[in-house]
Amino acid sequence: MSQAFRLKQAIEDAVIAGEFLPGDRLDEASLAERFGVSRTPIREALLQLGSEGFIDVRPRRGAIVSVPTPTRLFEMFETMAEIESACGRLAARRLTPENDAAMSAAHRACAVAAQAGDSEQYYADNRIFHEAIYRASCNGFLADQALALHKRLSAYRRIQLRARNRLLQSLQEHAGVLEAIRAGDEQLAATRLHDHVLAQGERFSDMVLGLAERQRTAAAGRAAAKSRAAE
Amino acid sequence: MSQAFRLKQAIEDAVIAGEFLPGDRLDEASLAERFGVSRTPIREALLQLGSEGFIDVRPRRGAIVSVPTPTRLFEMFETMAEIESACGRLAARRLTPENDAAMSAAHRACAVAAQAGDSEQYYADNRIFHEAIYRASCNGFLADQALALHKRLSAYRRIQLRARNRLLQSLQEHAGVLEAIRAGDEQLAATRLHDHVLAQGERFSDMVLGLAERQRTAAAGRAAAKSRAAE
DNA sequence: TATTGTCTTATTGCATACAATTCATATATT
DNA sequence: AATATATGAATTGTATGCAATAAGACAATA
Repeated sequence: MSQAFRLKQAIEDAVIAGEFLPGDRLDEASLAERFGVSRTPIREALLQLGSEGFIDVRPRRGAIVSVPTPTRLFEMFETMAEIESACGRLAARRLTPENDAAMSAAHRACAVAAQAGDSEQYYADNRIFHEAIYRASCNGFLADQALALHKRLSAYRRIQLRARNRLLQSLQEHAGVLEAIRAGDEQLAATRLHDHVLAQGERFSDMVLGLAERQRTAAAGRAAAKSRAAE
Repeated sequence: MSQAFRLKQAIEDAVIAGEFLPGDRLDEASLAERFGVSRTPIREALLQLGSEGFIDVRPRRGAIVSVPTPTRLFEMFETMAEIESACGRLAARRLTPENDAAMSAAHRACAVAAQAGDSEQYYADNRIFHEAIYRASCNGFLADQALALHKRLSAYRRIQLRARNRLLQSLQEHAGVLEAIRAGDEQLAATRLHDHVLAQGERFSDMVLGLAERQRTAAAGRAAAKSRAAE
């Protein structure tokens, strides 16, 4: 299991890093060769990632990086918004100096990245900031759940942070969240985090829906039977 | 994977049904013999259940049904409370006649079981009632997450539903929740569900802490080195 | 030209075998 | 007597092989 655990992390990291994009096939033989092991530990790693929702393992049909429908994706962002706002509410209620320091430091790092317009760096620091909020809830289990979902959504978050002024807007929202938490205003912290996350989801949903529309239009030329078989 | 999926369900069901209690060992060979398969699909099922949090698969040390610490357990109930209240809020906002009917029917079934003092039946109907609320959120992903956590906590919920007057109290709380959702009062629905779930968690926590205290006292006689090695 | 059916090929699912590690028991030592 | 060590048994981790299924290619027919 030691090997399988390493592999699970490695594959998960590759997905989060964007090396495998949603829809990409993850066939056991290639991965086995790439990591220099047999198919067995690869299979075990893939099955675990499947249980965590990162990938889709369809019986006898192999594993692919999950491709949620636009609806599902919106549901995931909405759920993320609810969980994050719960974290924010608890953080406002229970804030400790250590957690305050961690969040503030992450926020400053985000500011530097945003001012530099470095979206890759902001992407990384953004995750640290959000994780600091999760931890500040003083509920380790909730924090784990939040982080797991955050990771699952990372592929979609990354894309929409590319727009430069989105970085600065995101940063301002972070500042508002931080202010509310430090003021101990549970309700405000919850609302601001909820909106911050859901705004991302909505923006992304629009984008995906646009993309889906274009794909649909393009696919309209192809056979109806083919498209029916795909689903 | 077909076989492994069956086995995963079967083992999960056995855990939820209480056949395997928290702490019980799940060794691959016995399970393989029991289900008439080789160890491979058993391992695959166990690893998946591990990812879902039902069991603990410690490298090279086998799998056991998870035994959360009292702190962790409280965190899990608190998280459940937050997720359920989110479901309740959304349900109040989006209630459809179909979902209303499903919740009401489940509530009536709970009432019958509670009046009869049948805690096993109540346990089953209670799950249907809560699942109906999850579905009523009109967010399939959130509902899936809620149900997964609900299942994980089932072993602990079952125990504390044994007390007869707890059944009637639980039923009354259900009535209040249902009333708030049907009235479209998001805030009230969220609060009532939060309290309903957290009350369970607190009651259970007290029980577990009492239990842990007794165990700790009993264990005090044993060697300190042994207890150090266990962790 | 489009569609359907068959065949080939590639990939997954499971079983078995072996290697590596942990756990338990027994023995030796202080 | 208690602790430490060593040995053996049991269990897990990985590799390999074979069987079963699905994807793709190709040909035949409408």
